[in-house]
Amino acid sequence: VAREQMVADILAAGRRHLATHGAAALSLRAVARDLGLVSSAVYRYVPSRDDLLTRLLIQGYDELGQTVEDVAQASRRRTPARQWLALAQATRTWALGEPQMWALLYGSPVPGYAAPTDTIDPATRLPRALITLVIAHRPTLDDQAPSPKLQPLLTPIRDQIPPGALSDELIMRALMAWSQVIGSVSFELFGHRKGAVTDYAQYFEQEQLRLAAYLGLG
Amino acid sequence: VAREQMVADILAAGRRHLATHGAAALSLRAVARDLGLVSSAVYRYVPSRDDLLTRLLIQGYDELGQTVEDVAQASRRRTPARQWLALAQATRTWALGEPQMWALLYGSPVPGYAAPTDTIDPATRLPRALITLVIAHRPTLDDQAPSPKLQPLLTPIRDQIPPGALSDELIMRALMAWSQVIGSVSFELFGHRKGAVTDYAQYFEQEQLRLAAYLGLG
DNA sequence: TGTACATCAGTGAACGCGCGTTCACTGATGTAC
DNA sequence: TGTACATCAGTGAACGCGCGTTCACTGATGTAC
Repeated sequence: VAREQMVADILAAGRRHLATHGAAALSLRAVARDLGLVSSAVYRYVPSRDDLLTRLLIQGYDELGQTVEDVAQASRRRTPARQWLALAQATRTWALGEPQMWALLYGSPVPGYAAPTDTIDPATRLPRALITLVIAHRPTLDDQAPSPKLQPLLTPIRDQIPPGALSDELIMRALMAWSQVIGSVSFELFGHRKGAVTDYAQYFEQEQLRLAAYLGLG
Repeated sequence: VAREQMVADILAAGRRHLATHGAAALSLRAVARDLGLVSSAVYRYVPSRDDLLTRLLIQGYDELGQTVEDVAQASRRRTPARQWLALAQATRTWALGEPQMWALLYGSPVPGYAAPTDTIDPATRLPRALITLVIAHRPTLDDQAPSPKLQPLLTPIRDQIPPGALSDELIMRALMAWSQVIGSVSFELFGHRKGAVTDYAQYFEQEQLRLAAYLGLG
């Protein structure tokens, strides 16, 4: 109905505002202004500013997740290393296109806002896609001495993948790779790679190829 | 003189406010209130809010840099891998003690604020300490085919270290390790490691030991 | 088909709060003769 | 030693702006008989 359209319009306006002015500047009043409404009218459709933020957060995680899943599907005939690179590059490209949304998802927490549990599920789509790729190729590492310290450490994540699908060493490396992808994109986006390399995209490619090798996706 | 003491007090109050309420909530009025001053009085000592932010930013980078440099000095008799671990852990520990400052340094940029060039120099102390460690041990990697793509890519950073001190492959890996350290700390601090591992400190240790090995500091 | 009523989108004013920055000023301190 | 003056820390009011949220309301639309 028209009601749903209106909610969608509010989300879109919020999204626009987020993209141009950042999460901290996202306000219900601004959204209302964008839509030509009086500020109180928005409360017919959205219970609070925090709720709007949550919806946008979920939207962001879902979009990024969907993007990466699509790329995983599209690149499935390539070599494992190229597949990894494709996923990583899809992440980076999405982030460059939506820097403020990226900052909302992976940057500093918004002060006074705690993300509710509804956001957890969409947030797992990206790491799930990454680990699925690793599982699909079941790389065999020269696991010299499997560190006994890993065993208890990785219990939570091990419970989320098929039993025996990956060695502890590989799970560990996959976790490292996951946070490396996110960390590297943030590092570039937040301006910390300035003056270090000549070409961000090429650096990222080199980095991710090495990461793929480290994961045994050679 | 008393003037300098006052400036120091203002910085300290700003620091306190940053630590408890975050960078976005840092305001000159709040600082003035903390010091029992009227808001306009602060302008005797600090030209603007952005200037205060810049000073805090520099203070943060310097503190973190100093901490890591001190640890580098103190751990210089250990094995290379243990030295790396010490630096990484010092970074993480500092971040856990100053989460809001960390967020200011390495999280999302503050909206409407662009860090001036004065912050660049203090910001390089941490990466400088890391790369100094790598140089000190001049690891030899089994550099199979030195990628010709790296050569032009790494020019800016290569110009900042002694000529010939490190192979391109090692410079590349050092860059990766640098952003991995920052990224991993942020990842944990911003809540993305929830539900993945049982013990953050142990995970970090395992991760950094692998990173040291990857740098040939094994 | 026509009337009575309920629903509900949107209004406008208000509450109480925050911010950065400017400006004319008071009044104490310290310096120069 | 005592007076005249300059310096400058701190005041208080103001400008103009933003925000989230509540509440009594208008008025159009749609439904039920």
